[in-house]
Amino acid sequence: MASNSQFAVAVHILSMLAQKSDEKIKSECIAESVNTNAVVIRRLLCNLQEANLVVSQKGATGGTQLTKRAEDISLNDIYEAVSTGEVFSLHPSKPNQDCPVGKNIESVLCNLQKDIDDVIREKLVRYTLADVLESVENDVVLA
Amino acid sequence: MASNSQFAVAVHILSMLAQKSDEKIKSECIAESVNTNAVVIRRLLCNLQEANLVVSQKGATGGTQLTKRAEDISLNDIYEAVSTGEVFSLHPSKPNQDCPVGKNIESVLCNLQKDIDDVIREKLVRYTLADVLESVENDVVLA
DNA sequence: TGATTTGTATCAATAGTTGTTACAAAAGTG
DNA sequence: CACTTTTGTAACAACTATTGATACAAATCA
Repeated sequence: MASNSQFAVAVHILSMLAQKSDEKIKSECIAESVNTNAVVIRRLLCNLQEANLVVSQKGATGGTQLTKRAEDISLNDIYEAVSTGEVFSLHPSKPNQDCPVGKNIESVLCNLQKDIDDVIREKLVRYTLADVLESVENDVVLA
Repeated sequence: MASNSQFAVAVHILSMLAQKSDEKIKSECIAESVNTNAVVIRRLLCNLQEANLVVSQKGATGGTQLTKRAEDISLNDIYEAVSTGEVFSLHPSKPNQDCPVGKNIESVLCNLQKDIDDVIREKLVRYTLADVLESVENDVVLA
């Protein structure tokens, strides 16, 4: 299914912050690692800040840091901070309510959306940012 | 996350075929229920045909039918027939390989994509088209 | 005061989705 | 053999979302 890369980039950003958790990192520096424009990074950092995962500071010595330990940030926290919709969409037009299938299919599909979202979250809750960083540093599979 | 409605529409289509499994249904009739153009339906029917879930017949008495019983079609079969990507994407540009995080984050995220796809499939395998039709006919939650 | 960095608005480029028209190919009917 | 109907498919327009880029105000520190 079509999707955006915001979750992936957010994990990348936070992994960098976790790696140097005692420093403030600049958006420009993260942008170089992700290979994109610094504004793209700052936009995501705003979302992560709203979710209370990071704090940013303006000014000459500014930058961004985690608000908590990497062990205490789950991938579900990150998913919630940046996710913008469900895995699949319903059709833009309302189905024909005079058709027995059209009349009820929406609610059935809507519940299925929630079911799927739940299993994704259950999976993501099991991993922390610390797990990701460990996998990245040792170049091994997340487990 | 951004996504398309093809899976949802495919489930709608197949529910209609399952409901009248002894008849050939025309794309125009399905389009009226979904509330869209018949070509949109036919495009999806082509995918479903490639996946061997339905057969279509041209001509004056043409239309489309299921190839198997609704009990023998899982939602994962439908998902496979129409899905076009992962739940989240990686960033379009390759990360900076000189950065310790950038160098390995892709493979970690790629494995995570597969993990998530797996849990979705595990969920979808548990439901059949017959389950969906039953939920639709009784207007109850899929269980 | 000046330099630096975040936060945010705005716009362009691109890509994907959906809807629409058009028409060839297939299949049945008189 | 025409004629009608329906699928299959191409082509294109409209719309939306994503990403990248420029610009600049606000904040912060030296």
